[in-house]
Amino acid sequence: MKIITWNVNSVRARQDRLLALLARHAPDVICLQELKVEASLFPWLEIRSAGYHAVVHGQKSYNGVAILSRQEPADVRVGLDDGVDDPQARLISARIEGIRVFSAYVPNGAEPESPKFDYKKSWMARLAAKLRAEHSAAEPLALCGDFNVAPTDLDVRNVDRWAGTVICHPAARGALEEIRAFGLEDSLRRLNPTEGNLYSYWDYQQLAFPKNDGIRIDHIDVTAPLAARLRDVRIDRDERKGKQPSDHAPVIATFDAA
DNA sequence: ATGGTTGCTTAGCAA
Repeated sequence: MKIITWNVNSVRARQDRLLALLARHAPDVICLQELKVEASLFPWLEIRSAGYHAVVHGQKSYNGVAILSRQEPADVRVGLDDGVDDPQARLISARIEGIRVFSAYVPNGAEPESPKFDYKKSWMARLAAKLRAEHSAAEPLALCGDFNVAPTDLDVRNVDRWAGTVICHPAARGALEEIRAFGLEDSLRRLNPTEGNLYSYWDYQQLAFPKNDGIRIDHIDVTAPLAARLRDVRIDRDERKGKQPSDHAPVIATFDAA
C-alpha cells in the first residue's frame, strides 16, 4: 500500500507532471493540495484514464484539495464541517481500503502578527477537535498534506532564516503537537528520527532549491495501527527538478498489507 | 537586504 502526498501548486499547471508521477510511482492513494481550481474544471477525465478515482474539494484561484485512489473511496467528508463557516477549501477525507485518509492544506499564516496566523492556529485547533470528535486513533488513519509547519529545527536547513516565521513559530508547532496528540505519528520521523537534510519545500525565489534552502512541511502522519505497517518513507526530491516544478516535492509512504 | 518567483487572473493577492 503506497500513499503519496503532494502540494501541486495548481493541478492544471502540473497536470503532465502529475500523470507522470502516477505512472512512475503507481501509488494506491495520492493526496493533493493547492489545486487552485474549482471542481468542475478539475481534470476528471485524464485522472480517470490514468486509472484513478478522485474526490475533490475545489476552489477557484486558491486552495483546493483532492484524494486520488485506485480503489473506490467511501464515506467522503468535505471541509472541517464543524458548524463554523470556512470559505477556504482545505480538507477532504475518505475511507480507502480500510484506511481513513485525509488530504489537508493547513493555512500558511503569513506572519505571526497577522489575522491569517490567527486563522491558521484556529484551523489547526478545529482539525484536532474534528479528529477527536469523529475518529479514533485505534483505527488505521493517515493525515496527509501540507501542514505549513516544520515540526522541529531538524526539518529546516537555514534555521536562522526561518526562526520566528509562521512555519517554525512555537504556536504553530504547538498546534501541530495538539493535532498529533490525537494519536498520530510523523511517519518519516518514525523511520528517520535524527536524519537532517530531508526537505519537501523550497521557495521558487532566491535559488532556494539549488542552494538546498529547504524545509520539511509536508507530512504523512499515521495512527498506531498504520504505523505498525510502515515499511518506507521517502521524499521524491527529483520531482522538484527540471522545468515548471511545484515548489513542493511529493512524500511517499509504503505500508505492508493489513 | 521587505528583495526575489510562480500561478491565477488580469493588478494584486497568496505563497
